[in-house]
Amino acid sequence: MTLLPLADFCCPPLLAGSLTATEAADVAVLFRVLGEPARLLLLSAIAAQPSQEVCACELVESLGLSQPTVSHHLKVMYEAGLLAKERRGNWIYYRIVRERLVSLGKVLD
Amino acid sequence: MTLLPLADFCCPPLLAGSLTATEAADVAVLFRVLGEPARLLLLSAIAAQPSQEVCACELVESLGLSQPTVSHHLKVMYEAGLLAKERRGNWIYYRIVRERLVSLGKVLD
DNA sequence: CATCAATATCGATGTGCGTCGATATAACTA
DNA sequence: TAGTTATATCGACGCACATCGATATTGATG
Repeated sequence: MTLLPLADFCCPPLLAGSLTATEAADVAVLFRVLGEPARLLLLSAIAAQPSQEVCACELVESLGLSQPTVSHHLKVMYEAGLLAKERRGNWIYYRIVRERLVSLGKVLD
Repeated sequence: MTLLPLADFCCPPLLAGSLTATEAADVAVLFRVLGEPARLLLLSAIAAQPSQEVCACELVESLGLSQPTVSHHLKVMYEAGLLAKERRGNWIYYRIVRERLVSLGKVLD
């Protein structure tokens, strides 16, 4: 469970034409995480909340996916550094790590 | 071989929290295309050229991949609207469709 | 037309992973 | 401790796809 450290994630823009094989592998991991409709919908559902965080149980209900599948996707995004989670009682609340998304977006500029 | 029309590709930012299932599917296709180290390196190699375009044969030599594999990746990116190609004699030159990359990047802002 | 070089397609193989039901773990409550 | 709910993990299945060698196609040139 090695997280990509946020501070270290900083690759040159793709259009700069100086990507190394290692950087390409790191960036590709993140793009592949986003290359799944279910995960994009989960991110959007979290962002749609005024509190900017959502209990996992609500996410299970909103999408048409089973609880294990939602849990799996949340874990993938958490380990990719795209989500943060916090336990409060029985519930676990997820929120988006915006800086992570934004820094990935800069690769495309 | 249905290209996503460039003019129609315009999804709300992920953080706006209003993504539909259809939009999620469309965006996910593009992210998945970018979720491959070989393809990112191909894009970077093209961007690295002063002329901003590269003959496919050069790309075969630069990466450690077979000619069919490189041809496959170029086709995937072409059909995703990320690359444009032009035949000149025996050679086919590929260039990056920058607007496509940039508009995808805006989804992450 | 025949030949050569560049590119694309085909068929096969192996792997990654999305999905689920079943089950385990964790936390609260009585 | 027992019971209930929320979440995570496990094992299995099926499909998508990256990769390659072999082959077809395309265009230029004698």
